[in-house]
Amino acid sequence: MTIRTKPAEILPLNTILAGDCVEMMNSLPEASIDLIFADPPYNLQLKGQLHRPDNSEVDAVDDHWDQFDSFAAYDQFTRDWLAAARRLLKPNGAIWVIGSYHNIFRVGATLQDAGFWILNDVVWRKSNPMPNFRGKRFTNAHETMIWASKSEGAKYTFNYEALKSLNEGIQMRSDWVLPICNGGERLKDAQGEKAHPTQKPEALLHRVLIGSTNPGDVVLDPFFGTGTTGAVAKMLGREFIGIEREAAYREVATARIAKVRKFDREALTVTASKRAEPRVPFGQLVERGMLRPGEMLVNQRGQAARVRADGTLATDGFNGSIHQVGAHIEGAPSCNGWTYWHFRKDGQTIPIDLLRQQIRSEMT
Amino acid sequence: MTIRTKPAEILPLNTILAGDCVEMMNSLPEASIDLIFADPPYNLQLKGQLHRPDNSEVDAVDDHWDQFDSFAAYDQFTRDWLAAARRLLKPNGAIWVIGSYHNIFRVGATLQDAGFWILNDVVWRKSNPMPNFRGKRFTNAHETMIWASKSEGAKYTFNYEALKSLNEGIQMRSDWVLPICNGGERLKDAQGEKAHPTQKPEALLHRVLIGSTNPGDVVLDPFFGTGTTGAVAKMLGREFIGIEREAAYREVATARIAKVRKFDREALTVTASKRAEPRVPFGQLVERGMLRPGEMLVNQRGQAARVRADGTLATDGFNGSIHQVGAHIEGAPSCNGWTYWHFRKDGQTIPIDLLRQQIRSEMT
DNA sequence: CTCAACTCTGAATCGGTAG
DNA sequence: ACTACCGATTCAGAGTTGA
Repeated sequence: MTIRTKPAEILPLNTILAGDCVEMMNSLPEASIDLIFADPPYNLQLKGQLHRPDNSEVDAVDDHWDQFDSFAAYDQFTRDWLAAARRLLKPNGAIWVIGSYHNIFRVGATLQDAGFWILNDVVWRKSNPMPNFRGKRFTNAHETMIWASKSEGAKYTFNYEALKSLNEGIQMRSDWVLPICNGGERLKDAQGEKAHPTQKPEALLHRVLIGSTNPGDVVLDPFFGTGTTGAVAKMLGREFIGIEREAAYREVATARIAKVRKFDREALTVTASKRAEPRVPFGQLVERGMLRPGEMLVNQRGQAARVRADGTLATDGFNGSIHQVGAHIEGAPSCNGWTYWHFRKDGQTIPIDLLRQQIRSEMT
Repeated sequence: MTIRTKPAEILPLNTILAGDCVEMMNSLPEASIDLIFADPPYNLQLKGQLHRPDNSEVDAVDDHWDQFDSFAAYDQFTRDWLAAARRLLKPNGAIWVIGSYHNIFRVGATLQDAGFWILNDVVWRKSNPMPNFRGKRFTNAHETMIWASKSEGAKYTFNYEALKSLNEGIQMRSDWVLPICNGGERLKDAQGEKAHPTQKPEALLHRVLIGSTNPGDVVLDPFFGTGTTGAVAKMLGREFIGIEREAAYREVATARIAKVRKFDREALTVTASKRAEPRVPFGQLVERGMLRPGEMLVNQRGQAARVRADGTLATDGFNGSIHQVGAHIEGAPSCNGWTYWHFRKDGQTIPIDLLRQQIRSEMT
């Protein structure tokens, strides 16, 4: 069922190759791989140390493999491994690369320059990201994946219906909400420390492999780490090849994958999301023009508060959220601002919760 | 709305400049702009709409080799307008650029190469995207924005507390869920056709401007289109400058912005950061007799330190500022002495920060 | 046993001012 | 330029402790 232009028997299926990813890729036969999933170093350029507000120290990614001297050096590294990767892909093969804003723009441009054809960029929205402790930027709550075919016009694999089923019958979007890898899935070393600083969640790979490979396909991961790609590939009945320089990671990955059972139906079942009602911040009503800064809200007794541009309310002598101002007026410990506050329209007095419901209905 | 060929003495505030964005930007004085919001053309190599800065049209062809020519031409275009934009920015100015996977990777890499310093990439997650009709890819449900300062280490504007308020008390994340622009907000021409193919929602600009500008700041949009940036800037009490080459868009934008009412000043007041509060040295509490030399302060666990006349604290074996002594006791890298130390009054234990607030309230 | 309270941690380019 | 030092700053989820 697969087209073999080179002797496939020399493909080292379901093994982890030890060494530099470019050298190892160049040792494999060209046009032999169906899918490449790559999680290259992000080239984070961290300066000092970061502490949480409680003074505990953030365990940052400062590993030697993430150090590059310059953008130029990182670009050269990217060109090299992408060229080797592209040679390995079958004509209808595809690649996924994951990264953050530190590196993903350079990777994306290099992909395009190398002749890959971008099919989608997919955003992994983390449900539980690390906060921004200093309050100087937005919470870095997502990472970006680029999905590209080997070239324009290639007949890449896309299991549209399977993904639609995964998504409760609705077409899969380019933004995926998934938690980061922790809990029992997070691999630990003998000392109980995390075995790898950037282990990816299996759910991410599950979706990638279900969507863009078929059973029996060969999946290569040139930055194998602790082997999430291999573990999920094995579960899903795909063949994998991993490449990893660090012996410690290879050992962890080997033990991990040995424990994986193929076709474990229970493991494949996607837990139906306990979908709570999405949270809608009051500020969104202001941003979206449903309420205007300066407009007055009133409570049941006609007491008023003024809407401000940042989604807070102002009364004489007290500012705060819709809940805080309501509680303050009532002298109560808490208050549900959504039902407490009303706006006037056409002589009517309408609870602002109606506007929230409107937003929620648009979100489904 | 005349074309300026010499640097303007005075910024043409709240006007739309007609012409090529690079030429017009070069006609403005350097280091005069606080924020740039740019929605550049995506890489439209197939549509022949790409122009070089000298106004010549890029002859786009869609065969494989010319893709490379096209990418190169787009990169040149990007380098040119980003260079002009960077020249205009004040040292602590910042830029936002929005794009899709067609162009954003090239734009991001070019930004970095030009010396901009990426602060975040922000994903606009569309609540109502256009579905993928052919079922061959993921629904393209997001666009990417890059937020960057003029250079590394610059003191960019970030209204952390205001954004936190907009998000109901939780720090704002890098993924924003907002609907696309339609309904009454979507501008139509005389024939009832949409006036611009890619009109951005005002909610997006609201969040950008609240978060990264202050009232009175000058915001430049070099690809003004139908003027969403100008409309929201006017609402929020910011000054804008637009640049747009198409007369039809300028007309729509002009009429649109004329109708916008600025919110009143009180409504535009935004939750401020504590960092902006005036600094009160601890010694002032002693000088003013709120605390007396020799008096004991205690932490939560009841450990005590003695106030000295010079505004330092003394414990056995260690003297220093309220912060240093607190950090020393906790063995922590730092400590906020204002919240750490308490004084006793009438049997109660009260944080010394209360005394600071008292002084601050007298300062107004 | 349950449940509430507390602890720990995750790819992070995470100050500002005075002297 | 550089140094010293003030003092502001966190969300979600899993694990652990203790009543």
